[in-house]
Amino acid sequence: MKYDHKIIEPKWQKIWEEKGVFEAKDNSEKEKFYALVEFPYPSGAGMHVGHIKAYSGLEVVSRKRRMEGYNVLFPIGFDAYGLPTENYAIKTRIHPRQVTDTNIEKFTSQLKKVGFSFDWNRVVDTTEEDYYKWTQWIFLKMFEHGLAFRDKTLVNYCPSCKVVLSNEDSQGGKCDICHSDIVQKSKDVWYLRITEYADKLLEGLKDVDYLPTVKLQQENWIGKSTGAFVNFSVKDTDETLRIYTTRPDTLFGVTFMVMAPEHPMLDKYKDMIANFGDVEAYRTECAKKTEFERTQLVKDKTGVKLEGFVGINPVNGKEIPIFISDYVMMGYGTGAIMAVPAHDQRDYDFAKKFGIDIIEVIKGGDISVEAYTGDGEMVNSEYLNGYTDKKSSIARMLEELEKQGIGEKGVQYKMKDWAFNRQRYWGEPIPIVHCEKCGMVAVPYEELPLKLPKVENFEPGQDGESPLAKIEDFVNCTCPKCGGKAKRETDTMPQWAGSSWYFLRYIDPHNDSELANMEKLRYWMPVDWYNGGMEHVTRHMIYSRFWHKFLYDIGVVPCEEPYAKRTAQGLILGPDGVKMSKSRGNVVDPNEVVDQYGADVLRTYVLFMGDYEQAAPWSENSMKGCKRFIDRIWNLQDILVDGEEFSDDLSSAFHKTIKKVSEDIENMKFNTAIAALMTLINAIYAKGSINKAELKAFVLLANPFAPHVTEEINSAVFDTDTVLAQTQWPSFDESKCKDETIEIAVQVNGKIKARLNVPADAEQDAVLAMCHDDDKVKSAIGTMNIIKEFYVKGKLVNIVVKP
RNA sequence: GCCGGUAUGAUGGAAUUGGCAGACGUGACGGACUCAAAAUCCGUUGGUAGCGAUACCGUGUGGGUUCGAGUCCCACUACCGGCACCA
Repeated sequence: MKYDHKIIEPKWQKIWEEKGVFEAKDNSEKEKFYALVEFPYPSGAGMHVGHIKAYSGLEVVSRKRRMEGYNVLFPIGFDAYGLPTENYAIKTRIHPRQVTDTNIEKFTSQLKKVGFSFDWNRVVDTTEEDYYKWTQWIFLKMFEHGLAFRDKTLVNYCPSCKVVLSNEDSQGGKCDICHSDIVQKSKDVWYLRITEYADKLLEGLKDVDYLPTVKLQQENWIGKSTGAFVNFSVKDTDETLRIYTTRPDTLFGVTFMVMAPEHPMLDKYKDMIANFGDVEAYRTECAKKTEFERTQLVKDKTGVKLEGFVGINPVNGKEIPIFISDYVMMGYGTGAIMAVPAHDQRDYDFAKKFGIDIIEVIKGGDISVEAYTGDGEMVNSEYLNGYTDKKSSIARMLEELEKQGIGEKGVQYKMKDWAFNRQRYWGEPIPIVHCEKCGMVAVPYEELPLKLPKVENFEPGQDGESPLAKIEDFVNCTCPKCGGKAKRETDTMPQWAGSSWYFLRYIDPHNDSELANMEKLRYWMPVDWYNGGMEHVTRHMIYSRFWHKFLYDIGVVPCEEPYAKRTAQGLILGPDGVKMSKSRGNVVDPNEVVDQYGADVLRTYVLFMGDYEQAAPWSENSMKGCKRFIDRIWNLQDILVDGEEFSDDLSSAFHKTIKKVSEDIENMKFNTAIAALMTLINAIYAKGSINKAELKAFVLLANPFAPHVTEEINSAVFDTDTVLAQTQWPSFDESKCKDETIEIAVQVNGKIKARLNVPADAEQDAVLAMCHDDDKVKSAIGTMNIIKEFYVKGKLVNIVVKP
């Protein structure tokens, strides 16, 4: 009988659902295992084979864990707020709520067709009122603790989307969504003070099991640097101009200083600055430059020298000219720097252009050509002269700075506060009221959720105002504090908000009195294994770690770090070897694959196509190999014989395969696990028969990869009501994995001359004796003298000879 | 520019971490079954030379360490990803 996936796959999906096989139990004596995959954004295009690969990894692990006796939580949900849905709504006039519901329905049916073992009772949708109620609740807690604040600053503004974007969403000066050029605009925006958690976020990385590259990317993103703050005085004032530097050892080489054009001190002393008109002209020029232009002009330094505003080097009392230039930014350090052209290339370029002195304080380079940033002997530096390494001269200088009270050790982070608002409709309303008398007032907790009002027109206002600003019923309200007239905040939260805590809601998805019950959190948290894409390793992961650490600090969650382990899958490329995209037309639809080949084939193929963590191109031909594999599993029934134990000639192969598959799944080496199953099935067909004990072991091993076909064989052959998913994972006996005799290679001077069968535990002398007896080895050695002999047990012999 | 990653047959990829390179899959070639095709099954398949046993070459390039290197070290090249005037 031929295997018909169209009948058998839906049949088992239904049985699993009816039996509740994959439901996680909250009150269980069993050990828990929480496997988390990044929940999808339900786009109109439907799912992508990339989603299937992303979920299949932990799907296999979860199925194995259940068979190993764990209480497994493997949930799924939808990160449904966001621009694509909103833009689609604007275009089609269909309400985003309806668009979202339709898309979620589509995704759900697709996921179910693949037979994923998600717990469907715990689905969360970030756009549902009883979910975003708690997103707003967390925001208010942050507001209460001073971590959510408003500030007027230059923002990245996309004139096309009419939205303010975070730095993260506007990299390279391009809008993340529509890829048009970003301009700088002054605006009142919401921030979350993530910088206050910078050190905790960095420290926390020490205790978690993340892929090394994931840790590294997060470290780079946080960007901690250590150095010193130094106070330069300004001539003829009581003012100190504070700078940050990582190279306090070069203080004697300072020949000028640079302030960011927006530095507030400039306005304070505008009467002192003789050429303030030039300053203002330069500022205007800078504001016009987009970030893209700035990065293009890295080498071409511009600036204005301040006339009458002069610094004094605190270590030697020298007068130092001060410039403004846009290569110094207000957002990092103090917005002002000391410039040491001899030992910093940017300062060097600037000094060359403006004809400023260059004083060498570290020997070793040629400062007539370029800045020298390496180590060397200190010169022209008074008490530092003669020091030869950076570390000790920095230590010596810090000591001096602190003694004289002119500076101190300091730490800086590249990470900036998180711009936390969008002028868009389809997002969580920010639950704040602006009162003329009381200022910003939090919406009382009992009024949450602050519901997103129904509107007809989702388009943002012309000057980047939220569409909510046009709804008078929503905007006009009374102040919760004084009862007077007030206006609601009309911006909404960015898409990152909902995904920053969703893993907590899965634990207690229907709780309406708290975001999740503490007892349940204690049992389930932390997430044991989180898998997702490399693209979410910095933004999403850092944001959610930040929220979680905050929730820990206010006593809402029981552990400091949300994710104990993090891995990442590689992309599936199109058949042409390029990233799949709608515009290239190389997207593969999982539905079509399931219809034509079946879910088991799709699941097996996405894991077999290559190293799970590496990108690999889609190949329909290669998938045929997996189709054959599934059919060969089905056809094992045709060669079934009786037998309650592994037969002698397959026993070691079975034990070895159980070991290999068990270990490979843990290491995400799914491709070699499947290859081992293929090798085993080839051996079975070569033998011509399989007994019942062997078949049972085989279907169990293959079940996490190909659950439908294996369940069907199990119920047909063993006539049982127990589904494989509730059966014990097979175990292996280490001693039975070994063969009695093994073939070893015999090399002479590193070249293979013969192969010998020797007992697995043979000692060196016995093996060497066999080698010397072998005709091929003898003739290879000939009359030459044996210098040395190596024996690697179970592997090879190498005989080194010389004429 | 800085920080990561990757490079292996026609092809996707294996290789117990220094020990038989090319597992497993695809494709190709040959064969069986078939009136025929598809499907299925069996065999061959890194290159060059040779009827052959065999010999030589072979893991991006060039050096090195070692009895032995895809794996370690040094210097490059190409592609992919992240960050980018971060003081």
